[in-house]
Amino acid sequence: MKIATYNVNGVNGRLPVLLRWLEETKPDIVCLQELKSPYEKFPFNAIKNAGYLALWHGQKSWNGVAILSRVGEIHEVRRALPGDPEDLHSRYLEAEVNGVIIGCLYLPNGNPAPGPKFDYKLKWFKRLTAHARKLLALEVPVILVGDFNAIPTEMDCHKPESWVKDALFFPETRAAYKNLVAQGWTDAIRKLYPKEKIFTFWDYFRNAFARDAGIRIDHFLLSPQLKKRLQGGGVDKYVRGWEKTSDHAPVWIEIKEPSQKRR
DNA sequence: ATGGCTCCATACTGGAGA
Repeated sequence: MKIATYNVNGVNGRLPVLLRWLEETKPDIVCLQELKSPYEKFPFNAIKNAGYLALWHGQKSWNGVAILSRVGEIHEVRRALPGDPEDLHSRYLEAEVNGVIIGCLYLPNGNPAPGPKFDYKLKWFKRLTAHARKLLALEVPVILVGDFNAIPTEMDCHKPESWVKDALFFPETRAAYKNLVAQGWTDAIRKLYPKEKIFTFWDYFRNAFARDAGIRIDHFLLSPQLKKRLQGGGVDKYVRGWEKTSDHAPVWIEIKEPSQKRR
């Protein structure tokens, strides 16, 4: 089963790119972030015609997350991260699909840092970490996936010194990510490529993609039940080179079907 | 150090992104 994540940076403005990528790569489950669309303007019909069921959590202008599936029903678990009823940003959507709990997330950017936006980011990270601990305690297959807006280590950016004043690379952000993973999650892409520079985002500015001046901020965290089922993964980097493309590229992993029980 | 680009809203400009 192929599971992908893609920060589309506007699901309607990106629709031709999204549909072409779905058609060419046929992922089984897709997590989308930054829909930038209210609930009623999500392009449900186009996605349905491409062969996918969809569950989405929209918001006018900003944020927004969705889960698509062509391998059966999407059973919604929750559409907000617990811990702050005042937080109305559409940044989290959790559902069970084909025996796996998928937590699709769009973690706050946090710039400029320090400041209130960075405080919000750290609070959100804390809430995610608390919820993640509860998910692990279920002892079932879980994936936390999406745009974490966190550069885990120096290996995950083209030029670390140009990110030191950025909320994505602040010591607190790196510590929060490390702390979350240390609960028992597996960073799937880093596990598959322990020593390579892998990027998932390239700035629209400064000719960043042509220079391969990227960062790795879109992640898959696997619960222990899925660690052994991880078979492969990668970044569909070429999509970042298409016309009218997102500043992120799609990222995907391949998960083996669970071993059959004998009777 | 700054700005560069692209999205959205309902605008002829500004906020946000990373």
